[in-house]
Amino acid sequence: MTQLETAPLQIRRPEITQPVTPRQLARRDGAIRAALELGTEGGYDAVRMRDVAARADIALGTLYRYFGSKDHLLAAAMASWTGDLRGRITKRPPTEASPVLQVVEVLRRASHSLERQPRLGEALVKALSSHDAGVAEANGEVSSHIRSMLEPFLLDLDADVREGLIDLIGQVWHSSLIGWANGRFPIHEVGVKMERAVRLILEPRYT
Amino acid sequence: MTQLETAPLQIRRPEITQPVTPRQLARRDGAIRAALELGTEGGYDAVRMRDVAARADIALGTLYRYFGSKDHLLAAAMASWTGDLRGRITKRPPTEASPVLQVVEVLRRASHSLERQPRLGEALVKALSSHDAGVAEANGEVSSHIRSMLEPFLLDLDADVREGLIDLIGQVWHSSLIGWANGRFPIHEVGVKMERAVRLILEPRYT
DNA sequence: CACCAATATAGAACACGTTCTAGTCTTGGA
DNA sequence: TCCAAGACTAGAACGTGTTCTATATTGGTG
Repeated sequence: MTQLETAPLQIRRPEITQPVTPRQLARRDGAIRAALELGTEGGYDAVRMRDVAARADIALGTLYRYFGSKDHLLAAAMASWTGDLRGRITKRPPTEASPVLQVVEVLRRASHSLERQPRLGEALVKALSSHDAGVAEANGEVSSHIRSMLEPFLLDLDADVREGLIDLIGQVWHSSLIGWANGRFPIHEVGVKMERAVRLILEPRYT
Repeated sequence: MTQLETAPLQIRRPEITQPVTPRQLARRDGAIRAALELGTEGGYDAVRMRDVAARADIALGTLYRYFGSKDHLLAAAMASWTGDLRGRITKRPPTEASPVLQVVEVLRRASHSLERQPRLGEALVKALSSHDAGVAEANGEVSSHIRSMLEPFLLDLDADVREGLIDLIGQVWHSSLIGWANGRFPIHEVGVKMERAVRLILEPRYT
């Protein structure tokens, strides 16, 4: 049995529509806003798709037209969150002296931000570890935000090494967040773990 | 409103029963075996609790008596898997010369093992990142297995540093597996990523 | 304007994890 | 040997993510 003649060569993504008109943008944004509100109030479980749709005043089907899954919706929210964070870091950069401490400060501020809205943080992080095309895309965005937050402080390292180290730090951060979101340890420990990890990773390079 | 007088001081875990009699052990093992079979065949989604119960010839309620959730069941299977792996590593230790390469070899063999049963690996890894008391317990087991696989090769490092480094490597491994399980990159890249990470982490300590 | 294709809506329907119910079977101790 | 406590069973029931259906609305094009 060979390929059907009519099968298109491109990957099928039949569903997700890209918002174009102002009303479409408003619908999409409304959905994200509703998800953020519900997540802030009650975490992952409280973000019920039916409720998101109701609060955003759109139909459930419409919600699924813009976001292929609940996790896609939350991941989109997460990407927007890291975008904001990056903006804040750029606008008011770390004040510490050494690269190691600057990186630590960035990560501390990130953790601190999550700490202020723990229910939301839990919801967003949970969504990030999910098998879903939309989530993968958002994950890429998040990685790129992390990269651009840390890169400026490690410019004196060889480019390849820097790339690898930042990747590494991103992975450790990801794993720590998952540990926290799944109740393995308190948010406070994320900061501690990250500082310890960054020191282990970076200090040998700066002696 | 204060604590109820009748509230016991201990944490309540009303459900999970510990298997004692041989028949109970057989039921529990049968459930794990069924989960492994279904997972091997069709991955996470194919492990349906109804099907596990049917294949293990127990009632759905009984399944839930031993495992609080689907993820708990799969995490228990994962712990047993890392236990086996540890046994194999102990029995036939790495042949490489330097600590760095020995650690890399251990991780390569782990990835390789997952690679031979990708559907199962996906199921197990997915379960590990789940918010569930039973899963947390299994996670601890997995961490301890990793620790005891790597520790012997890093004995000449300061104990605290060694502890931190192993923790770090475990986190990176976890994050890489999640990336793979969620389709972010192919299994082959897990090995590559881990080798790169281990070199970045350990080589500065061995120069 | 008139029309068509895409999009939106309300709501039913479905799948699967999880919980509940009512009755039966095991087990360990008096 | 018998009984009470608790484990087991079959199956119904429930909640929520996701999909489907039938109808209405929208927005660009002749």
